Amino acid sequence: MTLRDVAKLAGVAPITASRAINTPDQVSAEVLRKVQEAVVRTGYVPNRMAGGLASSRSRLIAAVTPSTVMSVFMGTIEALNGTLFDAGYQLMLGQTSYSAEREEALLEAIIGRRPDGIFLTGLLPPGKSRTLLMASGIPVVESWDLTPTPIDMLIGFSHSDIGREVARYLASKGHRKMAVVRASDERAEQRARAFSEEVLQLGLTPVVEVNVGSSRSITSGRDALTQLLDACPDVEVVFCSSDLLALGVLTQARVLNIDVPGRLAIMGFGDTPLASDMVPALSSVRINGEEIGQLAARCLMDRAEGREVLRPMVDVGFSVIERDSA
Amino acid sequence: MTLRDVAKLAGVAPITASRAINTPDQVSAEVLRKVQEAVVRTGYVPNRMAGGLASSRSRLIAAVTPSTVMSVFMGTIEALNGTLFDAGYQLMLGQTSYSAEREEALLEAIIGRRPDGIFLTGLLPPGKSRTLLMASGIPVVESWDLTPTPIDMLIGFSHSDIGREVARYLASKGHRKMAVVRASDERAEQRARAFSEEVLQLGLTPVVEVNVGSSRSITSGRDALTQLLDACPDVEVVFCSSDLLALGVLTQARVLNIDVPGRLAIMGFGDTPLASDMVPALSSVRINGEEIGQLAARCLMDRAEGREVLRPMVDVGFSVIERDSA
DNA sequence: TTGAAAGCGCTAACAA
DNA sequence: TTGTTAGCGCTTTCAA
Repeated sequence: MTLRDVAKLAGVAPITASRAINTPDQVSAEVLRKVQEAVVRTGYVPNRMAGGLASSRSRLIAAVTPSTVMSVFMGTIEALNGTLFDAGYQLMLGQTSYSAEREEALLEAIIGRRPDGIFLTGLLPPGKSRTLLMASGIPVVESWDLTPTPIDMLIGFSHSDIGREVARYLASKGHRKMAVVRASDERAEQRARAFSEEVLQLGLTPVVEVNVGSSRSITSGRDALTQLLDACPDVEVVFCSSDLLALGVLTQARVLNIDVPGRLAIMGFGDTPLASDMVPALSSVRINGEEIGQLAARCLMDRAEGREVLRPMVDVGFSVIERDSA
Repeated sequence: MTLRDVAKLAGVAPITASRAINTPDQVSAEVLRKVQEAVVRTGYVPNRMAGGLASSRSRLIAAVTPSTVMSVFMGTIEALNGTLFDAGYQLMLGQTSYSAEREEALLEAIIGRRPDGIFLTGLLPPGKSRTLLMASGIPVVESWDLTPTPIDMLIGFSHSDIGREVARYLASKGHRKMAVVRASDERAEQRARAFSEEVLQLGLTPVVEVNVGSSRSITSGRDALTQLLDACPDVEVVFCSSDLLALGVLTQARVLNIDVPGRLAIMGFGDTPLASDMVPALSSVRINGEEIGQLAARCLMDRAEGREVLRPMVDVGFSVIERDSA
């Protein structure tokens, strides 16, 4: 079933059928009716590959994320996808699985599809992929971080600010011996560094840090607390790089009969649905991931449709959420 | 940058350049070298829309899921995506957000892209979408359930079998007053129904059921337990329709100082990473979601590439995982 | 408001 | 092994 078949059935030229389908107000009521009828009768579904090739507009947006299972980014991706779909776009999803090599192959595959825009979770460091992307001329949104030198557009927040603010918050609660439990990703490291620096600035005990590597499970959190207590038995508060890790620390604290927040306070990151439902409820840092997704969708569509992008760099900020655990 | 530019630079015909890129062993070493050099020098990335249009093979697979955040399906989608990507395919992701209306629009949009295959989480009930899909001739895999009348291929397991087996398992542990806490989705209902029937068969107290509606959070689980204890204070075990709900029930039990599994046993579903890390560790029903994704990828690619599909209907089964909570 | 012609960038089919 | 020709299904441009 092609446009020609529909046109023939409706007794018009293919281009007229195309207009009836895509820009119905450019066509007489009579023609519109006949074409619509023909579409229904034939079950015609336009071939968007052909349309995209002819118009150089694919109505496809690609999104790149490190992982999808239990990932903090999924709220963003879901919002992005929802906003795009309502406007007639579709989402292609790529996973890097935290591998730079894979990311490069992925970006080349994505560029090959000629999407109207690309959404990246995180920043793209200088390298072959970045060069390729910039050369392609495809609108890009980087996200979940800030930098003075984005590829194109940017919607994020400052991880250093978070580290500092959490340090001040915990200090204000009277904690003096602070620790960090974190995964080995760059943004977590950035938060941890700023956190440690601020703690020193405040004249408190230097921060003890446990790096759980690339596994970001509850178990890692449990193991990390054990390790931490070995190194520093009188630690008073742990700032975790994700709610999942915090949940692990919390779980292990319960197993060891350590009172939370009485003897040990715990702070998460991400404010996932898990956090508020824990007992004790987990204090965390809230990021409005949905907002990032929605804004990114708007930016990319504005670019794709030739409109000026009003705010190509947005800091969506964050908020420290005080609950029972810290 | 098009293939023509590359060909010109390499001093060959476009089709020869195409061969050098796509089927390098059909081309002399000399030509291969020249074309590769031209590709590097121009930064050429083939336009897959054009290639897809010409060859009627898009190398695109579409996947449809109800939701992505904290969803049990994401392991499947991740495995699907990984397997496909390694074979040169890409994934388009669509979300129905549990809306039939949206699902229909989504499927039409998907068909418009002429993907080489479509993966559905769940079964597609008879209706306009199903008709459209069957008419399109695109290979389809339905999943996470069984039916004698799939659209095309099917990779799943029996929810009724699960309900029955869990009932027998819990009965074997000496429980007599059983309850179900479930979300209002069809598969959860199927498990609950079979569970209740089997409990009656075994001559035990009829099952009390709490339906938490469409919200599938930890909070729903907590509320559900409160509700359940109101209705039936001496309940001995709760079979939940997801690990997340089970975690909620577990949390609330702790708040109410109810011993688990001593006074109340809890059984989850999905065996997500959460389950094994809880304290007490959550007994659950394990589904090999990754296997479903991998098998589906194989089936769809086999079909797309004209190979015979050896096993178009697969029951991947399940296993009851005994841990501390039940 | 409608249509004819040309072409988007690539590959299938055939020929040399 | 390489090239020529034709066309995938649609939209752009221009003309009526």
